[in-house]
Amino acid sequence: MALKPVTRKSVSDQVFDQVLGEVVDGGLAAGEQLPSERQLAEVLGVSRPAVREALQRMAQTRLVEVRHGGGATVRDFRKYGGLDLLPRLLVRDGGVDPAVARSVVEARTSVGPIIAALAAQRGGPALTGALEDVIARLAGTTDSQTWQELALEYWDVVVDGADSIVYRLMFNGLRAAYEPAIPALALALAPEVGQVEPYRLLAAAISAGDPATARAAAERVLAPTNSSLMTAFTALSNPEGEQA
Amino acid sequence: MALKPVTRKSVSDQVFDQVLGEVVDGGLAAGEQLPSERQLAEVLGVSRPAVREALQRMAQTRLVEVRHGGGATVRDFRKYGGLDLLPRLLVRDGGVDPAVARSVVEARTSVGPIIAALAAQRGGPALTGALEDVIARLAGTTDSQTWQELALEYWDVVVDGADSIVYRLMFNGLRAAYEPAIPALALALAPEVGQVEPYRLLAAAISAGDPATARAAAERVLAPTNSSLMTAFTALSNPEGEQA
DNA sequence: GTTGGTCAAGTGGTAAGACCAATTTGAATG
DNA sequence: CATTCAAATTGGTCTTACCACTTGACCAAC
Repeated sequence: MALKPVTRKSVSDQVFDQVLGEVVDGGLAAGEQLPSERQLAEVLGVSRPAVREALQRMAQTRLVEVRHGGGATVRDFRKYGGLDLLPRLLVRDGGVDPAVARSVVEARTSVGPIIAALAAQRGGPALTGALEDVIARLAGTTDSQTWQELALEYWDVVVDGADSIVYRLMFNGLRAAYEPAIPALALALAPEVGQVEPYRLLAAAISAGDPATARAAAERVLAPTNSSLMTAFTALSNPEGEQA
Repeated sequence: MALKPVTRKSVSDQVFDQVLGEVVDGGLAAGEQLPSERQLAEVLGVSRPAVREALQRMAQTRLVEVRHGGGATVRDFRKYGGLDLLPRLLVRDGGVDPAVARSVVEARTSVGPIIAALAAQRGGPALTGALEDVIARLAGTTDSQTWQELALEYWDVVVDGADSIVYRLMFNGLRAAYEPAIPALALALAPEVGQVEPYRLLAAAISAGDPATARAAAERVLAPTNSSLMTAFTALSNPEGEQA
C-alpha cells in the first residue's frame, strides 16, 4: 500500500486554477472581461483577498491584463502565454493533446543537440565528473521513474555546461512542464531503462570538447526517447472518451 | 515634445520588484530564508496582504518556495527561473550583461532558422498575405523603433506558421523580454531600417514551402541584426561606471 | 455641436484586525 | 540522548473599511 503525502491546495491556488482553466479552456475570447473581483469572490464562495492573489498571479502570466478600475481583460494565451503554460496545454480534457506533445518532442530534438554542442565547446572536460556521476546513477537503477528523473538531471548538467542563460531558462521551463508528468509517463518509457550507452557516448563527446560529435550523439540520445515519448503521449491522448 | 502616459506602480508590484532584486542580485544563496511576511510588511511600511500578493507571485516564478508555517526559501534562480527572468538578468547594475546578451543573440541565431523552416513546411502559401502585409509596413517606415516592432511582428507571423506551441511559447517569453528594450536599442539598430530584402527573401521561401531555403534565408535575416544587437548591447553594457 | 466640469456607480488597490492552520523551536522528562 | 509537548512563529483566510481609478451620464458654457 503506497501512502502519499496529502497535499493541501490553498484557496488562492484553487481560484488561480479555475480562472486559468476558464481562460485557456473556457471559450473566453481575447478582449473579454473576467467577472469583477467581488463577483468572483461571491461566486466561488471565498474572500476577495484570495481572489486578488490569484488574479495578480494571472496578470503575471500575461494571460490577463488587470487595470485599476477597469477589471481583468483576457488576452490570447497563444500570443502571450509563456512556457509555464505548457503543462496546462499538454493535458486537456483528461488526456494528452497530441499536437502539444509533438511540439515538445520536436523542440527537444532540435534544441537538445544545439545545447550539447555548446556544452562540448564550452564545458568540455570540466563536465566529465558531473556527467559520469549521473551516468553511474543511471546505470544503477532499474526504476523507470528514477531513470527519467536522472535523465533530466543529466540534461541539467549539459545545459549548464552550455553556458547560455537563455537555454538554461528555457530548459527550466520545459523541465517544470515535464517533471509532473513523469509518474504518468514512466510506465510507457520503461523500455529505455538500462540503455546507458548513448548517454555515455554523449558524455564522452562533451568531455572531449568535440561539438560535432556531441551534436550527433545528442541526437542518438534523444531519438529513442522521442519515439517512446510519442508512443506514451499517444497512449495518454484522449481523442474520444478513452480514459488514460 | 513627447508626452508619455504616467504609469503608477502598485505597492505589491514594488514589493515584488524589491524581493526579486534581493533574490537575483542581493547575494541570497539557495536555501536561505526570506524575512517573514509580517517582517517584510513592517520593514517596507506596507500592509501584509500587499506582501502576500508579491510573495505569491514570487512563488509562481519558482525562485522561492513558500511553505505554510515555514517561510519563503530562496531557490537558485539559474536552476529554477524561467524566461520571464531574462529582462532582469539582461539589465543589471545600470547596464547590459554581455554574457546574457550574447546568449540571447545566439539562441535567436540557432532557433530562428529552425522556426522558419517549420513555417515553410507547415504554413507555406497560407502565410503569404500576413508576411507581405508586415513587409509592406516595414518598407513604409523610416523609424527605427517602429522597424523593430514590425520585425517582431514579422517573426510573430513566422512562429505562428511553424505550428509548434513550444516554439510559440518560447517566442512569447523572448518577445516579452525584448520589447521593453526596444526604445533603448532603437538608435543603435537604426542602420537596419530599410533593409527589407532579406525579409522578402525569407517570406518568399516560406510561401514557396521550401524549408531549406527558408532556413538559409532566416540566417540571412538574423545575421545583420545579430551583429547590430551585439554592438548595441556592447554599447549599453556597463563594465566600469560607463552610463548608457 | 463641442468642450469642460461634476457626480454616481462600479471596480481595483490597500490596510487593519482577528482568527485558523502548519511548522518550528525550546523546555521538560524519561 | 531521544522523545514529547507546549509555546512561538509563520503562513493562510476572512471581514470590514476606506482610498484610488475608470466609465458613463448629465449639465453648463462657449
